[in-house]
Amino acid sequence: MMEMQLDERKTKILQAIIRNYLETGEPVGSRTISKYTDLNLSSATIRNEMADLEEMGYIIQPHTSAGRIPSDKGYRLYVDTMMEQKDKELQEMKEMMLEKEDKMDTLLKQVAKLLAVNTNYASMISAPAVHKNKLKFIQLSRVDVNQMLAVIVMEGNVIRNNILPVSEELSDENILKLNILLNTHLNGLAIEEINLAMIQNLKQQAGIHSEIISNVVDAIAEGIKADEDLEIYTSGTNNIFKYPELADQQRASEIINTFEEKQMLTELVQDTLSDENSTGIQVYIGDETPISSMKDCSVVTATYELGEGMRGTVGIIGPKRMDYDKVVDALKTITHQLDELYKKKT
Amino acid sequence: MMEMQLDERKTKILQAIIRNYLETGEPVGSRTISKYTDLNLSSATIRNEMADLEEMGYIIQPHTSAGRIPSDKGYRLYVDTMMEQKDKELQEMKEMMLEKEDKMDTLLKQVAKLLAVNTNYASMISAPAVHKNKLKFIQLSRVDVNQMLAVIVMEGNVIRNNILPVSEELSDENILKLNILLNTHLNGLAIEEINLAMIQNLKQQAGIHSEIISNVVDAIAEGIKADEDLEIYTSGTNNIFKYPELADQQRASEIINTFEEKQMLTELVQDTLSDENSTGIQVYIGDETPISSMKDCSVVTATYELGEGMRGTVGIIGPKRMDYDKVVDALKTITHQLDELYKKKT
DNA sequence: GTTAGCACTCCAAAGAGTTGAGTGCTAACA
DNA sequence: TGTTAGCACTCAACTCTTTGGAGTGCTAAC
Repeated sequence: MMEMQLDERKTKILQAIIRNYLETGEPVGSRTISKYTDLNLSSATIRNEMADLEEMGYIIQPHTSAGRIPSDKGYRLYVDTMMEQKDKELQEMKEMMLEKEDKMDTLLKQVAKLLAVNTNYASMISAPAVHKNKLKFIQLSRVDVNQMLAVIVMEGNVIRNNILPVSEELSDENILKLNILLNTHLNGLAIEEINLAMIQNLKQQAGIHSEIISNVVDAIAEGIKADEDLEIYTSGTNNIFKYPELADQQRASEIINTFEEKQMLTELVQDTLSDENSTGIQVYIGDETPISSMKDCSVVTATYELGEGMRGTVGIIGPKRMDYDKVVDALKTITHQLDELYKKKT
Repeated sequence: MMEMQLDERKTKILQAIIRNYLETGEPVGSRTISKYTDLNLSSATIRNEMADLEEMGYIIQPHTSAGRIPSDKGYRLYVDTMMEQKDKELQEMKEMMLEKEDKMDTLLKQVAKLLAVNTNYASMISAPAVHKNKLKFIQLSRVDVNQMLAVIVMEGNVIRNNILPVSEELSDENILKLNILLNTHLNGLAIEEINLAMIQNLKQQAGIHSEIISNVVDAIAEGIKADEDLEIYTSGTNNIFKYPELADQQRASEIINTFEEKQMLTELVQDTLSDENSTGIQVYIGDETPISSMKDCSVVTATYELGEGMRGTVGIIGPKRMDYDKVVDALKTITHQLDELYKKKT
């Protein structure tokens, strides 16, 4: 059998098939392509080419007498080689984002929603992981006879509050001392830099109040952990109903569950963050995604950065026939904006 | 026409119909009831009674030759009069709840999930409204050259953080003074009690630093508002797919959207809180619910209390044929537990 | 008051026929 | 040699009809 090449004409036809399928969601027939493109080829010729493309694995025939739909491999080629930048109406995102810059969680919710509304797909965004983030400020105060409040502020103004029970009596003066002790020793340190020796040292200096120190350190550790766990915001879940190939009960239920549980989305976040891609944009098509419930979807993720060490993931989930151009564009805009936002803030 | 009475036999039959429909989800025929109950009546007799029940409006025939399903009025009767307490496996809730009592939001998420898992319906819970809640403690601290952190603690240890920009230089001493000023004047006050005169007074005393006072007051107000807005947690959304009568695309999409947006759920919360019912449990059947997207569902809500003035709403959303006994039971257990939790905490 | 029997209704599932979009193949053409 | 027209074939989707069964209302008998 002769070795087949993906020449320019084949490429054009494949491109046309994918474009058309993205629009309609229906399998694409040869006649359609014959008219749709400016190649001036008859449907018969197209059929021959399509047969080749199918043999090469770029397109699939759902059943004998249906048109063709792109295979994962076809999408992949499209994504890798054919995407072009377009100027979109995504400018509006900029404006909206600048409005809401106060609270981190509100901001992230906003972003998720923005993406969902603009793209008509489902979206998710993870809060920036504070792993490598540095402690900026710690404050203990008494709020009640037997309760202390520990406020922990990190670089980027990520704030954690913890109520600690106290057994001993603590004078105002002692609280002040503890505050000074904690701040002088811990400020400026990354979470990972706080080791056991350091904690022991602190406890020793705190003397009788060493129990408090333990509690504070625990609070720091726990505050971080809670963050890692589940801080993922989603939006536009119900957009999946707009795409019949995802809207059947079985699939929809699984996807929605994944979105609600959020737990599984962390895998996606991990995967994205671990990959040191040049653009920071990842495209998972079908089975490529680390989340099994999304094997009929495509997932596009991007990494955003909020100052050093504060990286999060933002992603869009839709049908395989998603408008990759638009999605990538949207993600680029968003990550860029988040970046800007941080710069402006400091 | 003779006036009809809902005698004991009719009641039993109606009950049997509802019970059966709850189990199967299919319209119930006379023959089924004839065997299902211990009344020893033939299907013909049941038919006669069913005709009566239909005339009275308790049951409905979806079409001529189908069995009967309960009408909203029928459900209503069932809910109002026939519910019995059962000892369920809901004890496990107690244990789980006691595990997680640290952070409010984690707790609420837990509760929502617990309810969803136990009942197989969708659940929601609103964070306790802090309306009438009292300020317990305010703390200003400098975290950066031009940024202050305001921590606001309320009764029940609800905590709000706000980063405030500052233009002026502030010495540590002055910060201390401001803290004392704020705490002496505002602590113990309910949010509503803070009026303009008071604010003016504070500003005057703060002298040159009155701008900070404004910011803090704004922060208090805003912290509350953010709370009112959207602090609703949901779980088990995808349980609705378990009930065919809700699982079609149109309906499911609407319901899921409502759950995701959460905005509309606040209406439900409002409605529940406003009603001063003896038990605190409300049942909305079909159209009775204030949320239009749930007109094919039943919604059961309960009010829980976390100390004085801290009231929230917890609810379960499912098909009309929901197991009301179980749901009411679950809600009672939960609200009771939340109550206990608060007592233990203080 | 209760029940058996019967004619009637209507949905749902299964089957039969039709349509139309699409294909592969072959033969003719430039 | 690449392109095209033509034709027979396939198959999902739709419509129409049939059939079976579950359920009803009514009547007459117990």
